[in-house]
Amino acid sequence: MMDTTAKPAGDSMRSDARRNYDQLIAAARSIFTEQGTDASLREVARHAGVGIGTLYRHFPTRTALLEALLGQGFEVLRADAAELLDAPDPGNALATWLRRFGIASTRYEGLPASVMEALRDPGSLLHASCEGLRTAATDLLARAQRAGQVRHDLDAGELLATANAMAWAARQASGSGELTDRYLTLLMEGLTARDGAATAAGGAGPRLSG
Amino acid sequence: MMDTTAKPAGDSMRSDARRNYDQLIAAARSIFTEQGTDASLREVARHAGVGIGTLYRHFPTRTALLEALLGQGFEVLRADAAELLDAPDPGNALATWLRRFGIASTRYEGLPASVMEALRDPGSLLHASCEGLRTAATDLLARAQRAGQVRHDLDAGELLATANAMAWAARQASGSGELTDRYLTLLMEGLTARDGAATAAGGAGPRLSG
DNA sequence: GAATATACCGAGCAGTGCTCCGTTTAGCAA
DNA sequence: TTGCTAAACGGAGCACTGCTCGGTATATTC
Repeated sequence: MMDTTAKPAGDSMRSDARRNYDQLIAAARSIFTEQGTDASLREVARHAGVGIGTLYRHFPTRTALLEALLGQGFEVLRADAAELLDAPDPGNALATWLRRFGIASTRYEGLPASVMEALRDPGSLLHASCEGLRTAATDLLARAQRAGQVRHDLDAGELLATANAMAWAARQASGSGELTDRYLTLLMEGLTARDGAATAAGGAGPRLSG
Repeated sequence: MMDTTAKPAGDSMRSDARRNYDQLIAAARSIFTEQGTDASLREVARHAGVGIGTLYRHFPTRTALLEALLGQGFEVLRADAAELLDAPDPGNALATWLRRFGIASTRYEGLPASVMEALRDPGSLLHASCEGLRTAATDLLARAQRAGQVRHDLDAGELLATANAMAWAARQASGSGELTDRYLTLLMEGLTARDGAATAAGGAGPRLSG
C-alpha cells in the first residue's frame, strides 16, 4: 500500500523545498477558500509559482494538502479553547468557542469524503490533530457540565459533530454564515418547548457572542 | 442566458424519449446512491443503455439530473407529512417525520453547491418542489406548536435545515446513519441542562421512532 | 570547485464534463 | 403501405482534470 500522506514539514528540508512548501500551503488556503476544495490543483501550483510536479511531490494527494491546511486550523482552535478555560462563565465560554469552531469549520466548502474518512482513521495525521481538538473541547465541556449548564449525557464528539452541522446548515441555507448563531442557539436550547420561558429574548441561557 | 433545467417529463414525449428518460433516472438513482453525486455521467448513460449525447439532451447539466431525482424524493416526503397529520400525538408525528426526512435527505452523498443554490433560487423547478415540502412541514410543525410541544419561535425552514444538518452529521461521523436518532434527539431537546430531568431515559418528550 | 542527493518541472496518459452535428427513427398523413 | 419530417439518438472531439515519470537544475557537503 502506497503512502498518500504529506511528509511533515520538518526543519531538515532543503531551503527551496521549504519555501515551495510554504507557498503551496498559502496558495491552497487562498484558492480553496475562494473556490471550494475541488478547485484545480494546477491552479494552486500556478498560484504558488511552482510546477505541478512539485505540488504532488509535497502533497501526493489532494487530501494530503487539505489535511495540512485543516491541521493548522485545528491548532488555532485548540489554543483558543485552552484560553477560554479561564473565562468566568463556563457556559458562555463554551458557547463562544462553539461559535468560533463553527465559523472555522465551514471555511472550506465541500470537504471531500476522503477527508472525513481520514478524520475517522486512527492512523492518519489529521486524526491525531483532531484528537487534540477533542480533548480541548472536552475540558471546556466538562467545566460547563460541572456548572450545571449543559446536559451531562453529552460527549465532546457529539458536541463537535452537531455544532459543526449547525454551522454547515447555516452556510447552506443562506450562502453565508449569518444564520450560524441562530442555529447554534437552536441546538443549545433545543426545539422542544420548555416549562419555563427560557427561549424568550434576554433569557438566562448561555449567550453566543464574540 | 441558456436554459440549464431539464424539461419536465410530460406525456407528450415520443415513446423512445420517454423510455430513455425513465432509464436514465433509474440508472442515475442507482449510481448516485452507490458512488455519490460526482459519479461519472458517462457511466450513468452506459448503465442506462444510452449514448452520452442522449443523457445531455434530457438533462443538460448534472444539476438538472439531480433535481429530477430529488424532486421525486420530495414528493414522497410531502405525502408522508400529509398522512402524519392524522397521527394521535403531534409531537411524535413531527419527530417521526423528521427522522424519515433526515434519512432521505442523506441518500445522495455530496450534493454539489449548485443544487443548494437551486434550492434557494425561486425560479428553479426544485425550489417549487421544495416549497411543497416546506408547507407540508409547516402544517406538521404548527400542530405540534399548538399542542405546546415545540417552541413557538421556530419556522419550517429552520426546522428542515437543522434536522437535515443532524442527519448529515450522523452520516459523516459514523459512515452510516446509526447516530441519526441520537443527533436529532439532541436537536429536539437541546444541549442546555433543564430544570426538570427531561433528558432522562423514558422522559416525556416526543420520541423518535419508525 | 566537484560530487551527489535532493528537489524541480512539465510533457503525457487516462479520465472527465459537455458540445456539435451527421445519422436514425417514431409518428403521422396521404 | 408508403413517404415525410420533426424529434431523438449517439459518439467523435475539445478543453479540462488528477496524477506519473524521468530528464534537468540546484542546494548542500566535502
